Amino acid sequence: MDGGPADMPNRKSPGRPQASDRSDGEARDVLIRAAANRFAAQGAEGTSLRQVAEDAGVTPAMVAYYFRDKSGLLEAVVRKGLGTLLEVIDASAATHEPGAFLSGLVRRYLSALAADPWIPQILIREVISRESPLRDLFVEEFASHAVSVVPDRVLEEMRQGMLRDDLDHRYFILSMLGMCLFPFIAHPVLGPLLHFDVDEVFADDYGTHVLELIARGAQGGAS
Amino acid sequence: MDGGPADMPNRKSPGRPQASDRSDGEARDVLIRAAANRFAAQGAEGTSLRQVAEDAGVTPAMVAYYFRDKSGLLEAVVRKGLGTLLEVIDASAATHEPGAFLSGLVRRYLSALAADPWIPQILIREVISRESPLRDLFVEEFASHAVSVVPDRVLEEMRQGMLRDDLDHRYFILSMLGMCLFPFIAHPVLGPLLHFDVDEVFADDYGTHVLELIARGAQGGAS
DNA sequence: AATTTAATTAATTGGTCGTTTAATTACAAG
DNA sequence: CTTGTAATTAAACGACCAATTAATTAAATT
Repeated sequence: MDGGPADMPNRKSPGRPQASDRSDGEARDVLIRAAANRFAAQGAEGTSLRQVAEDAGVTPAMVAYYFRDKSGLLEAVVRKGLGTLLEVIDASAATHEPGAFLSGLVRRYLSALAADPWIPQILIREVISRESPLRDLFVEEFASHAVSVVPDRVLEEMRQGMLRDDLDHRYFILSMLGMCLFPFIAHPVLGPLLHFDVDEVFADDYGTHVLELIARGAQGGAS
Repeated sequence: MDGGPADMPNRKSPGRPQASDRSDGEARDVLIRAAANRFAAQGAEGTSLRQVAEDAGVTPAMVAYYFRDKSGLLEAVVRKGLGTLLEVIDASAATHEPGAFLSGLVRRYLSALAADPWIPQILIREVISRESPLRDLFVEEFASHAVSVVPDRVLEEMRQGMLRDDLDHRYFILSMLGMCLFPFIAHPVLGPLLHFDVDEVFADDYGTHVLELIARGAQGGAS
């Protein structure tokens, strides 16, 4: 016995924890993971730091210690998500087989989103759909790099005859992004209705569907 | 002069307003419109009733009077948006030219979303992407009806040879919804980057792109 | 061994939010 | 004309939240 009453078991005393107690990963990473899940499920403004801290097994004050404030925590979460997506783009850009860029990108993209469904949810809800400080982070840290590599390769595939060159490439990018992101956003409500789940199997099947669609369209018969 | 000091111009006194003062529409409708815009721009949880009330030119207490509480106000906003979309579906289902259902639906859909951009934004952020009481509203008030008419007509067009019948229709619906909704959600950030604006012209051009894409695909050359 | 630094909690503070209540005025019905 | 009802505001209440501060413990450095 340590003198503490038995009916208050999980009350930690202050002070730096012993190195042997670091359960799995440092508190900083645990906080980011907890925040990513909560923010994805409830929205950042609908989540209190108390909730995040409890999920992470620490006190709300740790958020200030590691991230300065709530917006700093959100920024760290977004940075992590964008980092994952940047890796996907660079990995796809590394392969130079003719015509394999776009299909590789779609498959890797869907696979990455299925592995971390919080990425598309937070990206859409907290970043891409409103004006906010995160907008600048997104543009400078991600979009500018993505725009410098993706459209070039798409135009290259157009010249090689893999893609029609009469498409407006802005609209093409919009429709591709929409197709790839939407299932992950709508899954909480549409998943039960349409009987799909966002896992690795879905990423594979749905990726085939998307690539088939841009390859031959959905219209039949007339050919 | 009414005895009030001139440096406090817009302070209304309590009591029922004179019938001639009803500027445009009743307070209930003004509140719904104000809330729709705020909720779309900042998210419902990121918007205070004080903000909405100020936009509408009334007091926060009016929210309680007309909608009981904040969730009631959000529900009214969502109901209005879903009503608009239901009209779109029914109008499209009314035309019985063979093969014209899907294309008509896409065009009307995009046109309606362009006219009221808050609909897709609120639908995605507050309804479709999280578990909440609104989920049931969405399913019972909208999805059940939509599911009872749209897939039948799509399958009909498949049998008529307008659409390939080897497509998984669930995936097809997901990709169509993604393509049609995404530009309106991503517009605040992607609009400036890709140089597009969500207006009637865009709805027309982008609708052509989408229909072209499902008609013939994006791949060229090989034909 | 002593001191500084890192990591953590408890407790508090100031502010904002949703909601409620009471008062107030105009309109409607008798 | 009187009484009741509909529509509105002002003011207050309690809850919760993000952020801060002070205390506390372990590790790292000297």
